[in-house]
Amino acid sequence: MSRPESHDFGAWRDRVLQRIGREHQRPTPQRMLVAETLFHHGHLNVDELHQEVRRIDPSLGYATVYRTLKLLERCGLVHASNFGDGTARYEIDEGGHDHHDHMICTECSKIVEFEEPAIEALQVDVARKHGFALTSHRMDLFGLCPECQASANA
Amino acid sequence: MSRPESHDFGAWRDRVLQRIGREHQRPTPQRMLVAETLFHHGHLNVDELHQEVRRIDPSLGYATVYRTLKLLERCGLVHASNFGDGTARYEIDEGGHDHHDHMICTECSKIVEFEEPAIEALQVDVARKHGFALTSHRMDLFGLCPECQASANA
DNA sequence: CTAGGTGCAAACAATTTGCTGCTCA
DNA sequence: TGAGCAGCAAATTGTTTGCACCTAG
Repeated sequence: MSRPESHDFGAWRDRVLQRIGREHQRPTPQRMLVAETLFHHGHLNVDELHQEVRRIDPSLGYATVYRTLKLLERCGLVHASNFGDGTARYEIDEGGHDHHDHMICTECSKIVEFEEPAIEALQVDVARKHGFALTSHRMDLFGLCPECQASANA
Repeated sequence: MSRPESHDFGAWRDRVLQRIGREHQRPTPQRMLVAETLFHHGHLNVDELHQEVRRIDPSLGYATVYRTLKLLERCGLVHASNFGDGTARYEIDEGGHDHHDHMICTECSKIVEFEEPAIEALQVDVARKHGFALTSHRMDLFGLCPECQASANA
């Protein structure tokens, strides 16, 4: 369980059930398993998610993971990111404006989420300066995490 | 020619020749054509670059474009970016610290480059706050360019 | 000569899709 | 009973690589 306490599993489950129903689709055991597994382990790519899910349902296929993620994405329940390793990594969207950006350790691939309102404000300014109507953004910071800096100095 | 006057084609050519030589590789006509074409049209993906290059040398193969880009990348002459369309897009690295970020129109795919030192400074702050030693970053802003906003309102 | 290059086609890896049988409302 | 699903395998797409021939010091 790599997810902070602040996230509410029950609420997430309810949202998934509700949104999937709204699309006239069914919350099958496979789909719920994929959604719940992603809730508990953020930033997984399809392969990792598939492996994780198989620990509970070994017959669950690769295509089902892909199709479920696309469905969840359509429902606004998850979104994909790219951190430069050539695979799409998914994380859940909870209600409200929970946007955050990422800091990635180039050594151990650890991913830290953060928010910085001051930067967001400046982004809007820059966009306006160029006449753009901003709808979204992506910001990734790459560097060495504290642990990897320590072992680099050893 | 979609590149501002401030960029010096001759200097670029010289840098390419020099760096390729330094790697004990040869500045073949194909390689120079790829490099020069990329200079004149930034943000091309391999397919677009290949098509562009073929207008001058129709026999130039796909693999050569890929291999040349990898060579140029190794030489620090170009770098790849990903703007979410599933293909790698390349742009040239000129000397000095010419880092910039991108603003992408989600309607017409226009790409505008910009620099914002205030944001860069804040990024360093945020990183430090989390104990990260920052080495690089990527920031893309998505929205509607002025032209597409106008046609949306029409 | 011979190291390095080129183009083609085959190989790869991530992702998508066609199909056939299944299941639950 | 039939619309939506699952799993498998085949198909696509972006990218890389093996190979046979070629070319410039």
